[in-house]
Amino acid sequence: MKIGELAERAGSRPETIRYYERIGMLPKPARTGGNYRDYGAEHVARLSFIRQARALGFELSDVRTLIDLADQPDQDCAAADRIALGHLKVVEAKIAQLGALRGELMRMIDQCRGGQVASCRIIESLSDHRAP
Amino acid sequence: MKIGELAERAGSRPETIRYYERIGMLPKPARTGGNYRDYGAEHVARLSFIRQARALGFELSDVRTLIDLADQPDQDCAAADRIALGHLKVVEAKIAQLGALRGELMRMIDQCRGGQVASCRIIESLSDHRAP
DNA sequence: ATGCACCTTGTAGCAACTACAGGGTCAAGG
DNA sequence: CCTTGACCCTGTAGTTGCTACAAGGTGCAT
Repeated sequence: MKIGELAERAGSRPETIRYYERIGMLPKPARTGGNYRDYGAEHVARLSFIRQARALGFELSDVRTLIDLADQPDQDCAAADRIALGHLKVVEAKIAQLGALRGELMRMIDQCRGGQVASCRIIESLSDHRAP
Repeated sequence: MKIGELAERAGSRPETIRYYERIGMLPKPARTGGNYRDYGAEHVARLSFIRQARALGFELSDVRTLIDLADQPDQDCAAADRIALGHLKVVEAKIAQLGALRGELMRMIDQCRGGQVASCRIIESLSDHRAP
């Protein structure tokens, strides 16, 4: 199949696929007579794997490791576990940080009762934070 | 003061300050005889404002608007309110998305009982998601 | 034969910095 | 007086994960 079809099947786009090939995330496919990339089912599988991992927020370097693992079915899966756990920690830290942020934003917005910028608590919060 | 001191006082770094100057977020300061940047208190205030807004997750384009607002104290602060509210929405959406992600990751990790990659649920989840 | 959708390569752009390389300035110590 | 070291200068390239062209080639239908 051509790159457009692969893109559609794996939920991606031709540009992204060429990008993945360039950085070595996807193997170089065969070419047709007209120099078109020619993909098979294994490419769909691999690209779907990548997209799925990316959707879960894994970085490409992690995805690379996970792919290498998936390609060696006899190995211990502790490494995959480690990566997933590490990523979970990152996600949880982000959630905590965003929660705090949300609190600060809500406080800021709540205190803004309209009026002029000179008395705006939003602007003030931003200005005063380091001199309370 | 020199760039290093400004950086320290505002919780930033010289490289970032020069970057902000280049993109017009910070006014160009005076120069000393030796061509060093020479900053004053107003630069500390503005840079602190920027860093604080960035720490709250505002994009630089938002920060630019907020600065313009802060520089016009007679205006209505509705614009600041709009920006903050819009940002709050973004933050809340991110929190929701990360929460879902966290759930999926935990499920994945929980199902992994060690063993070999061939039977690893983490790898499987990534592979199978589009063909359940 | 001609239009159109798709493909090719290569390059540049996005955000928001960060990290050099290759030089200049300045105060202090020997 | 000279050197050492900490700081500063400019300019450019790298980071992450794509996305968006430009300029051209292919293949199929009309």
